[in-house]
Amino acid sequence: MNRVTLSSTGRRVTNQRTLILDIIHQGQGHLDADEIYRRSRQRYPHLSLSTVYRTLQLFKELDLVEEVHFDESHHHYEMKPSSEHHHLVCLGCGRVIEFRYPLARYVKRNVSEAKDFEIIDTEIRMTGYCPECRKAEE
Amino acid sequence: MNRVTLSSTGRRVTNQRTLILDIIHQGQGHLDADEIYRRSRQRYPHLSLSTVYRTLQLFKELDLVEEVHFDESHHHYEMKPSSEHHHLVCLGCGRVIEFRYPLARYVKRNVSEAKDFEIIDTEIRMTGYCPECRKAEE
DNA sequence: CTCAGTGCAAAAGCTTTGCATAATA
DNA sequence: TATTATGCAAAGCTTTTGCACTGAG
Repeated sequence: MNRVTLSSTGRRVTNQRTLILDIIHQGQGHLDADEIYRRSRQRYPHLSLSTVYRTLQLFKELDLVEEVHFDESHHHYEMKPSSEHHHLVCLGCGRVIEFRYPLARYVKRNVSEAKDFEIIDTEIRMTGYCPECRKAEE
Repeated sequence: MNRVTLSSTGRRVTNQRTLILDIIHQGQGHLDADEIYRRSRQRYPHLSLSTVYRTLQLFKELDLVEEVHFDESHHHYEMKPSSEHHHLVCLGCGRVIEFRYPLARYVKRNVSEAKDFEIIDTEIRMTGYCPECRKAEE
């Protein structure tokens, strides 16, 4: 558990928080709030969904976790540091493939609109169909 | 109104659809469903919110309009063809700057995970602070 | 004249909040 | 022991749906 980050801001280290951070970590990044809730309850059945939401919000504030938006109903959560990694999303099965590709520097050099911007985060999101889904189509 | 696209699929051209497409067009792309609703009602007070949602969904299906996801509560709608254009989002004022930058081909050449993917859409989303907000900070 | 589209209201997500209780520091 | 965090239930938003009516083709 990121004990340091919590205590340095006067927050408390609880079982729930430890557990949720662990689940997000194990989840390889691509879990939504409800999935985090369901997995957490397997280990801590007493847990409530509001605690999950409150904890996710806290982690976002503390920059422990990043929220990623694929579409209106799928917000995923993943561990930081995750800068400069990007996503391929399959429109068929919803699978998310992550890839690394340093881009910010490159875009900044080539896009005039970006020059004056202080860029905090960059993400490429590509959508399409994975090989399996294309095969299934036929 | 994109009369052709509608009729070729057996859909009807209605005042509501004409109006909503016009609003989205005027809106330069960065309007959410509720803003589209409010603006449309200025010209057609009778309009219902469910019609807005149903129409947005239809336009997405017909590829007339694209849905863009900035964060959990802000899905914006913009006219197609908008392929290969990207966004700089200011975390300070929320301003969205659009820029063009052909990327899919390039990424496809360089990212092995993308090679087998049939890529439909690509978007770069960069967040940070615009010059004005940085100045205001000081 | 027929069937797709609309308005209204109700329902269905997902997320947040109020309050009493439990647990950390 | 003093607050912070939690669980539960209720409320808030945004989006979707059922149904009778309206209007485009």
